[in-house]
Amino acid sequence: MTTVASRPAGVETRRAILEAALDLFSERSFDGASTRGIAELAGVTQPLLNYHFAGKEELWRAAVDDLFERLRTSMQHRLSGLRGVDEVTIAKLMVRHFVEFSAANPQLHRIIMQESKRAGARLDWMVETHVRPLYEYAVAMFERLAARGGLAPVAPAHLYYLLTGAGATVFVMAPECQRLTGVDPFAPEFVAAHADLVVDLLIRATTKEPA
Amino acid sequence: MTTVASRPAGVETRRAILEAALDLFSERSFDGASTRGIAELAGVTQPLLNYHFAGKEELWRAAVDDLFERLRTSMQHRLSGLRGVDEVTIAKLMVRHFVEFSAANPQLHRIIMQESKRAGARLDWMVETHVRPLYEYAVAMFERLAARGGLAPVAPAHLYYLLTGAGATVFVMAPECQRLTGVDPFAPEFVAAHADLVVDLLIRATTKEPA
DNA sequence: CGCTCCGCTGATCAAACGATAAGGTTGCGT
DNA sequence: ACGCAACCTTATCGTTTGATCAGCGGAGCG
Repeated sequence: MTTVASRPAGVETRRAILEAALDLFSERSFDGASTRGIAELAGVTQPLLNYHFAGKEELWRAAVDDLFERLRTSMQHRLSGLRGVDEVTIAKLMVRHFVEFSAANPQLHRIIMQESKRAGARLDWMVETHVRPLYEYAVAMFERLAARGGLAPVAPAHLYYLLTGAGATVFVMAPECQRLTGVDPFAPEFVAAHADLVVDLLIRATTKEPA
Repeated sequence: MTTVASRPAGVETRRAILEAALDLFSERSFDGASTRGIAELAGVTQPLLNYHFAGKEELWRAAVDDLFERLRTSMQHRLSGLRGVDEVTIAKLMVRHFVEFSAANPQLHRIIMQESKRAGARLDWMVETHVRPLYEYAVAMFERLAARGGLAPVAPAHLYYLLTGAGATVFVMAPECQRLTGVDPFAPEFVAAHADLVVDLLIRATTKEPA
């Protein structure tokens, strides 16, 4: 009666649908991605989406949940390996890991940027459910860094959007970068170099400027 | 015979349509913005869009043309007032002006980011017509800065997306910033402070790092 | 064996989409 | 004053959208 172990079938098609939804939602936006397109990409029929999820909006939420969950566990797993390391090094490595995650999962910031352009129910839900915890973690990190070498009189909002903007934009706009510069931003060396730059940026921005 | 001066009527409704198209395209993306919505926002009927423009795609192009033209003239006008100023100061002031423009016209980077997520005809057109000149101007600026104090071994693609990402993301995501931090990124003090940060970022990124 | 859910499909709906066709009004040129 | 464009509207086209419904097959339990 209590469905302890659900039938093994269906759970993997559900994942396929989520995967397809993530890809299409992220690169075509909520309105631009059709449920038929998602179904086709997932290799199922369109009404099946309404069987597994209550509707397009809830499918979107499930996909976003999944994506942020990946980020959360990835960050947490990285952090768990850094017990005892000093705070500045932790901050550097976490920012670096964040940039690498943004390169490996460009859908994250594609969806965030898409929804953040417009006030509405989806943005409200996303901010309160997923973005705010991330933001507060970042703010705490900024404060620890500032308390270190001299106080940086920079509001956290500046640093947060400076950091995420600088770190994620190349990967969000990867097709343009490819076409414009001929460089593939997903190449491992590019990701590493970019992460270095962003880490430097953060450290310098939270350090007393040279006169 | 040669339509020297077109009838004064119609030209201002055309502008109203372009204005509405810019707002809706930028915050809802190409697919998410309906021609009916644009028409309603412009205060006209929907078939009028097809009278003034050949179709939705061409309306989008006209709106994007208009937006980039604003950027171009704004940057050029700023530059024209800086004859004789040294290169580093020019670079600083131009970057600052770019950030201020991005705050005053968030539609620009909203549309750029939207289209840059996905390869396609619209992205190709936009890159070749509008983005590449901007990119090449930025690259030339990077090279002048690097030739100045020590060589910065950073590929231009890194700097370009670092700069645009850091400078424009807050304004692109203004609704989220407002909701998340309570700060209005369009407030003049915020824009000024953000521009300062981005300018510092650029100068430091193109200067030899301290060991 | 037979019953019953779970997973899934084909058919179809109303609404919204971009686009076109046809007609009306205005005002300048002659 | 007449005509002819320019400008704009109403009506409507075919397509695509998200969503619903009825039903099929197969696995598991009785």
